[in-house]
Amino acid sequence: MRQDAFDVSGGKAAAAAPAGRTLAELAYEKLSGMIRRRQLRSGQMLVELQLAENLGVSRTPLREALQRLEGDGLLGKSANRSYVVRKVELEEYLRSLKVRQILEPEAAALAAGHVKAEAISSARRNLARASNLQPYDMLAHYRSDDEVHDLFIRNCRNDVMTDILLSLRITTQLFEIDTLSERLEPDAREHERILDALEAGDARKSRQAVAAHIRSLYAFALRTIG
Amino acid sequence: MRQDAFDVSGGKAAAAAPAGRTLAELAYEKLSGMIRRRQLRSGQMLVELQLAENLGVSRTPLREALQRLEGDGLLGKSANRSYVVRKVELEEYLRSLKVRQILEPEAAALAAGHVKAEAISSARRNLARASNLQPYDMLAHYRSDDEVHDLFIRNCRNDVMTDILLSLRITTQLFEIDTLSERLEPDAREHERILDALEAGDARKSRQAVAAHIRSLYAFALRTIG
DNA sequence: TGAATACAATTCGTATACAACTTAGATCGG
DNA sequence: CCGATCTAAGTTGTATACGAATTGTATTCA
Repeated sequence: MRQDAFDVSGGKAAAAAPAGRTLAELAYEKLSGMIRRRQLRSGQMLVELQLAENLGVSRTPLREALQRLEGDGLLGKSANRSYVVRKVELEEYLRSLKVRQILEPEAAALAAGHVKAEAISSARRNLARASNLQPYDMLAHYRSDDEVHDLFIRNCRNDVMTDILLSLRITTQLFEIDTLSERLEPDAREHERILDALEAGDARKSRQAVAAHIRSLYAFALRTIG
Repeated sequence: MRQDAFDVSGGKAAAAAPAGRTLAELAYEKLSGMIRRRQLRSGQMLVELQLAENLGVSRTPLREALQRLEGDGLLGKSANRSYVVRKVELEEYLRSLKVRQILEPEAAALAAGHVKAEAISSARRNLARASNLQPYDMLAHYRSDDEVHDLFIRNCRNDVMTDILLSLRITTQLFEIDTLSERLEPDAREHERILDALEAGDARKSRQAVAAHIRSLYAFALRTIG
C-alpha cells in the first residue's frame, strides 16, 4: 500500500479510473489541438453545455479540461465567468519575448552537444519543406518552428527550464500576427544557423544564434505592429 | 453584449455565480495555505470526500481547487490517481535554483529604482524580527524571505517574468530542508545587501546581490544534502 | 415615443447519485 | 503453511439535476 514516488504518510489508499485515458484528458487534448489549429479563434467565448455535446462528454470532465487549459494559459475567463480563448496582445507578447531572450540562449548552450544528429536532420528537412510550401501554410510554419525550438528546449537537461520555455511558447503561438508569412524567410535563415551551431555542439555559437533569432523576432514585432 | 477585453466572436453571453467568491476559490485558498503552512505534509495522500467534508464543500468545487493546485505545482498525482502533496527532491530544487539564478538577478536589475521605499523598510523590519525570534520560527523565516524576494519579483514590471518567478518559489518552499535554521543568518545578511541595493536604485548592485544570494543557496544545498 | 420594469431564457456553480475500478483482506484449496 | 481467488470496501470518474445570477427582450406606463 505504498506508492512508488511518494513515501510519507497517507492513509489507506485506493483508486479508480476508466482503464486507459479519462474523458477529461481526451477533451483536454482535443480542445488543446483545436485552439492551436485556430479552429477556436482568440477571444471566442466557450459555452460549456454546447462544447460538451460537441465533444460527446458531459459537463464534468469538460470543465476539468477547461480548467487545465486555463492553467496552461490557453484559456482565460471573461467577466461572465465564461471561458474564452485567450487573446495575447502585443504587450504581453513582447514581455514573454524578453523572458525568452534571457532563458532560451542559455537553454541552447546547455543543449549543445546533447541533441541527436537524427533529430537535427529531421528539423532541417521539415524546415526546408515548410519554407517552400505554396501557398504559405501557417500551420506548417508553426510546426517547423516548434521542431527547431524543441530541439534545445527539450534537450537542455533541466526539466524546470523545459517546462517554463514550453509554456512560454504557448503565449507566442496565441499571439495572432497577420503578417506572419513575412517571417518565413528570416525564420528559416535564423533557424538554420541555430541548427548549425547545435550540430557542431558549440555552446557559445548556439547561445549566440538563439539570442540573435529572438532579437530578430522582437524587432520584427515592434516594426510591424508597434 | 460585448465584453471588456475580448472582442472577436462569441455568442449571446450570460453569467452566473454566487455573488462574491465561489466555493472552489475558497477551497483553493484554504488548501494552498494549509500546504504552505505544512499542515499537509509532502507526500500526503488526499482523499476527496474526506477533504470535502473537512472544508464544508461538495466534491465538485473541491476537485476544481485540486486541479488548480496541481497546475500550480503544489499537488501531484499518485499512481492511484489520488492527489498528493508534491514532494520536491534535491535534484528538482537545484534545477529550479539554476533557472532562478538566470532570471532573478535580471528581475532585480529591472526593479531597481521602482520599489517603494516604504515596502523596503517594511521588509527590513520583518527581516530583523524574523532573525531574532526565539525559538527559530520556520514560518516567519519563509514569510520574510517571501517579502524580500517579492520586492523585486513583483516590481520588475514584466508580468510574464513575475508569474514565472512566483511559481518557481513554490518549488523552493515545497523543498523540505531540515537544516533550514542554519540559513537564517546567511539569508539575513544577503537579504540586507539586496535591500540596500534596491533602496539605492542601483541596478547593477541589485543584480549582483541577488546573484550572490542564489549562488549561496545553491552551495548550501549541495554542501548540506548533496 | 421613450424609459423603466418585469419576465424569460441562458449559463455557470454546486450537490449528489451512480458506475468503474483498485486494493485489502479473507477464505479456500493445495 | 503458502498461494490463489473471491469478496467487500473504499476511492475516483462521470452524468445529471437543481439553484443562482445575469442579460436580452417584451411590455407597460407616462
